[in-house]
Amino acid sequence: MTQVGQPLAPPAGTTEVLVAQVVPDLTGLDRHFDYLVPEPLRGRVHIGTLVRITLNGRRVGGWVIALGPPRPERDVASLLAINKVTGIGPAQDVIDLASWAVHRWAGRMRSFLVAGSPPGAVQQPPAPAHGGPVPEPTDPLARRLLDTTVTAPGVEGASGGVLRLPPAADPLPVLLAACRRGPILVVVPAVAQARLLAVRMRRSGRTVALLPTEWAAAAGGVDVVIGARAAVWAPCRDLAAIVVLDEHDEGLQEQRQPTWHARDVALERGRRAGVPVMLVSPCPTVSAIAAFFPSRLFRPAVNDERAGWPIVEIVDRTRDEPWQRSLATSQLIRQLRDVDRTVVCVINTTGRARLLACRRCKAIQRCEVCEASVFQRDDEHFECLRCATVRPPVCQACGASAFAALRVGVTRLREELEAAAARAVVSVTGKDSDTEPVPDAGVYVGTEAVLHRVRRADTVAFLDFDAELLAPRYRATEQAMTLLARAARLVGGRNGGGRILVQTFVPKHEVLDAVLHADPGRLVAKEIGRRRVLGFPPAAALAVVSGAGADDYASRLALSGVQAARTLEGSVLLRSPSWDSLGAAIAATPRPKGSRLRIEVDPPRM
DNA sequence: CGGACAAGCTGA
DNA sequence: CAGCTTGTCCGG
Repeated sequence: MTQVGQPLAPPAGTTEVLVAQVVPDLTGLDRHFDYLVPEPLRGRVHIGTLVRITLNGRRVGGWVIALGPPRPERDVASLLAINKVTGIGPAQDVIDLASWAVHRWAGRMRSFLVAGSPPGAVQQPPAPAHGGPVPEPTDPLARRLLDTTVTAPGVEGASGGVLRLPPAADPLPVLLAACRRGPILVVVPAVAQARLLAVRMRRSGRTVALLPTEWAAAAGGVDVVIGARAAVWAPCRDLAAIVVLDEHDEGLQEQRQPTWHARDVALERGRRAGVPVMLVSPCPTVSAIAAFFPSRLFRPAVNDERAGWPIVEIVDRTRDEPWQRSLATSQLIRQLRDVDRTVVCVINTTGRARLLACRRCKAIQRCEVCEASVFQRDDEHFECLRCATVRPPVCQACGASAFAALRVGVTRLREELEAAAARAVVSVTGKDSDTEPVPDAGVYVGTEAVLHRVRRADTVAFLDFDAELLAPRYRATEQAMTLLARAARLVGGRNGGGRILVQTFVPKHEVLDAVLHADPGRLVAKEIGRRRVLGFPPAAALAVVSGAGADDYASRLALSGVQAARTLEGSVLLRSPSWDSLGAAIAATPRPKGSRLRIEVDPPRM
């Protein structure tokens, strides 16, 4: 993508030729093209307008990203005209933001423009609709927030900050306090959450546009524009503040390429618009804290924060007879047998088992082809996850057919827990379609998906939390904290009897220390230091280049000061001091002709 | 993206 | 060498 809107001067009189730069709505085509704006369409073609054009003989949609007289070298006679105007699209500020994101995530303009466009054609935004004045907040934290940041005069107040709101606390007072500044944009990790908050904000007298469906109302002007991550690209007339709720949640990051993060887009949008950005989370990420360094962290009084976290019980597995002990510990069984409690058990291993030994000869079961350890599926067959070979469950060393599961999965655990609990246990894994409701039960067992699919619980138990705590990912501790926050939402605060049970071999781990004290800040200081030492974000910028020619491309990037290191998977890890320098280097290094090169900036899982 | 056209593979 | 598949290029 070449530079947007380059030397096009401001539009002149109607007699002048008017040329529009149009980005076609085609995935895989990362360019823009010039088209004439025909006389009859002049009043309706603006920056951001969605139009139909003819490209290479095909009629396609596209966005106008710049308008003006033709550049001197442009042969106007060869230009085609815009065929028709489809409707209004993103405003100039969102288009500029999209250009920034192209750099930041090495993405294509189209994907960001799609995110900023209405789901259907919109001809004209409706008239602005606003509710009456917002009452003074009564909630003590919201009051303080308003005093310290939201309505404080001058640049200081306009800069926003990080708000640590415990899991059981209601974010509504914070949103209403922010509304006192003017129209706000609210981004949450999931649509369902947005829908719920939209209803509650309406009940509180605010006018609300729920994205993506109510894009037009947002463009027209309302008190609150709210939606899931893509809403960060939504129009918001007279934007006065941006609030990102559950800033730690992975739902804020786009899974597909480019993997943009709504938190980072919100920060940039707020900076450009000169409005405060408030990042709200029970456990703000290191990235959030670093964005407001040295300190714009707001938190409730210590007792209020404590009350917003459940009781956490650590089950120290090092004290048990080591290793062969079942995951059904006595503390867990006590919870399971308490019929008054709904218990959710979390284990991140699907199938029956991940590691098996023959009961007779003790041989670890391995793949007959590649020798990797085998996985036992729900149908009891052994499957190699490396080379996909499947064989019946018979020991390859002695022919026996009874096995000890050294690392159990959800399916097998369900049977085991049912026996221990003496009541029905329902298993829930990600595979079960989201539409299919989870049957009512007193005990659930599942992968972390179970935390999203069960509505309420009294106890959440993490049976093998070390798999999260010690995962080989640089964000592992944050992600572990995220799971605890999610569990805390399900069980509620300590005063309501909410309880989290954590089974671990590292009971003194800083994540557990932080959650025991209901003080996530204990984790952040250490984590920032560690990221700095190891060169991980936010102390550095990372990207992964994969596909044919990745090595070549990376070595050319190295010329512009980007460090490159080959990974085990045959891709290349790029490291640069900042996202800006990384983006600049990638932009300055054109990818070879028709290369299938994949560049993942800040990949979500690594 | 998807059409156009070119270069490779097959088969009677 | 027609008839088909597969690959590369290109768009204002």
